[in-house]
Amino acid sequence: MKATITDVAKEAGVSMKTVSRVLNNEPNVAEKTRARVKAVASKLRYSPNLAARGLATSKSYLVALIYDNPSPNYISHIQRGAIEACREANYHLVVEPMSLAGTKSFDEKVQVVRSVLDRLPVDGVILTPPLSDDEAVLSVLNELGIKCVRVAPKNESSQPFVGMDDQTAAYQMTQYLLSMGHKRIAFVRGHIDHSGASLRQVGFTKAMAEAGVAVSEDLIAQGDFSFESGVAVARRLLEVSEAERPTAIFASNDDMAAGVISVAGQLGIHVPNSLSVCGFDDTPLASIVWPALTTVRQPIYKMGFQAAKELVRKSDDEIENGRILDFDIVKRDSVSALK
Amino acid sequence: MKATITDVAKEAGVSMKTVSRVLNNEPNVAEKTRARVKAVASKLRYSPNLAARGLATSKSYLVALIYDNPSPNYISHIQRGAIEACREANYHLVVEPMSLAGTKSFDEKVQVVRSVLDRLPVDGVILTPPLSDDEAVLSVLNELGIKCVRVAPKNESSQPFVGMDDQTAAYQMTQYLLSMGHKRIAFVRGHIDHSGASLRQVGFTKAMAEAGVAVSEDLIAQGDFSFESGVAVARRLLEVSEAERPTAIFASNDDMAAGVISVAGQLGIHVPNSLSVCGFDDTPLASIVWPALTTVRQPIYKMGFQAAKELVRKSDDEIENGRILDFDIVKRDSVSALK
DNA sequence: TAGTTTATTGACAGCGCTGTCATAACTAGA
DNA sequence: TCTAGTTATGACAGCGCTGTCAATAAACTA
Repeated sequence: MKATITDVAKEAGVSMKTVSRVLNNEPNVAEKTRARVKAVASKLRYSPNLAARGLATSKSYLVALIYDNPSPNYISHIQRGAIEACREANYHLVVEPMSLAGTKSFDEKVQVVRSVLDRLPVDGVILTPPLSDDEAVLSVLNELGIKCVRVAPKNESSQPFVGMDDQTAAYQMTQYLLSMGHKRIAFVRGHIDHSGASLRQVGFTKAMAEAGVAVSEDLIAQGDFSFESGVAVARRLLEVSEAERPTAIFASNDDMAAGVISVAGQLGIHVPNSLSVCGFDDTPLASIVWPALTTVRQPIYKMGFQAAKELVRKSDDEIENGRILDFDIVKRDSVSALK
Repeated sequence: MKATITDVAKEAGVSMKTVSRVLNNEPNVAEKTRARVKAVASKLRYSPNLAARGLATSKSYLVALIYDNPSPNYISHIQRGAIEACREANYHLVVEPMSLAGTKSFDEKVQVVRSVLDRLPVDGVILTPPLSDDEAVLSVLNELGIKCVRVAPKNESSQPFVGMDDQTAAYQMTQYLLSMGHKRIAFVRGHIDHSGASLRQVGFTKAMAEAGVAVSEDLIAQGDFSFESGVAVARRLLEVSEAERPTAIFASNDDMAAGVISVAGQLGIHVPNSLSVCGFDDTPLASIVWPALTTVRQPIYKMGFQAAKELVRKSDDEIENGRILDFDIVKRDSVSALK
């Protein structure tokens, strides 16, 4: 039915090995032969059998994306990026979420990773936060000798990763807020476990300090990245006299920012006229809320792409240990100059 | 390094074949032997090499999820469901989005499917809408002899599928609206290509007809499932005198419903006091907008699960050609009784 | 008890490919 | 022209597993 390498070899009048060489772009094949083999291969619509090749080379041409991240949007972008990179190298992506049914405990995570990787001999693994910093998982991977690239890890040492500069992004966003005349700026922290969450605060604090603006303790609020936590925090922040109220709120992700906007609406506080709000991530939500959210666009797709690219690279040269990608400050309608 | 079947065989004092039999739950192995082999296997942490097994059986233990659907939320649920089913059968899921870079033309789709499947001998394919109804893709799959289950197709004939009863869901939702005293109910249609979009309208129309409530032409609006189209449609529907205005709007998905709510807010029309709104899908958005959206919860996860289950099933018995899963009417805050 | 049937096991080939190494065909230098 | 040095090609084994089929052991018959 499907053409094998033998068919191609016969048809082209060469040995299987020569066909193999051509297919894998190996050197030491006469140009003439190479051309002929290629022609025959495409004529026969030949494509190699991955299983056979895998068995022979003990590679699988598979990359796994292992995640434990509840945000479909995030994962979906990482995924698309990773797949794009895989395709370029004729690899494929298999996805392996953990915690299909509720949060896995420490051991269960390791368990799942083990059982997946025991069975499926992938050539590389992409880890998204918060798994990127999971020492247990990392060490299993290491033990199994599987290459791994981490996405946006907190800890940037010791293993290849791709990420963005959360600190600088928050720094720049804060500067922007300051440039619009805001001084009473509240900051909503994200979930402590999440990579970047604290870096964002560092960036915020740094910009404020450099501008010589004191940050009062009660303008720093703790959220957990959920919409609900944004709502809760906003209640506390906004249900005070107008004089005490912040003129701007920098939420460290879009969901919380949306929560803030929602509360402002309910309290009759006009955004952006009486309150500027900005978020972080540029999720689809950011353009759907009203007013549209000023936020930081993370290079999520690109992170996925680079992570996979790193894994499917043939040569082992130019191993980059870490790669920081660019972000964008997306200015929309939720921030205005202080009057 | 990694244990092979030979290691297990030696250690257990049996032949490779017997080990193989045990591992695959084949009959005709003495219970004693079976137990011993199992013990040894787990002691050695043995797990079969998929490539080798695949080569021998010409199966890949891989299922592909091919999609062309822009909604991360939808895909992510399908995906999780599918993976869950795959795991139970020791299969894995590879994801293959089309149109990585913009919309693919007719031929390009076929092209991508071909090139992916030529290379990767998956055992089955899951197609999500709108691919579920793509005749070209379907016929390629057929030609390649690859099993395929379609998710929520428009055309329920001729191929296995999983789906839900969009018509009845819309019917019930409309009945609910009617039961709350609404009569001037507007309906916002979805994108014509989408499966279910027209069925939802049929359900709506049927319920209205049965209740003996006339549906005026200008209360049927055409959207395309996007938030923006919801906004546009809502403008037209709501910027009229209060007497003409609908008292309820049934948008055929949540994004459009959110658009409607957003416009209502801007026009100072209180939801749900002056206007009831309901959606369809129960996306995360539905619980984030204010007021939270009354909507239909699609069994997306389950559809993914069933689709994959169908594909990884061992026995070829009980082939179900189609499977309709249950939905839920989720009553939240955006609908209230007409005063 | 011998003769059958049936349950249990193993030997061996081969899935489609690539790595190794030997061979053949060149090329260039003396 | 001949030899050494390259380059191009092929023979063959084997990756780890399962299918086939033959061999053996066990469990029945009569």
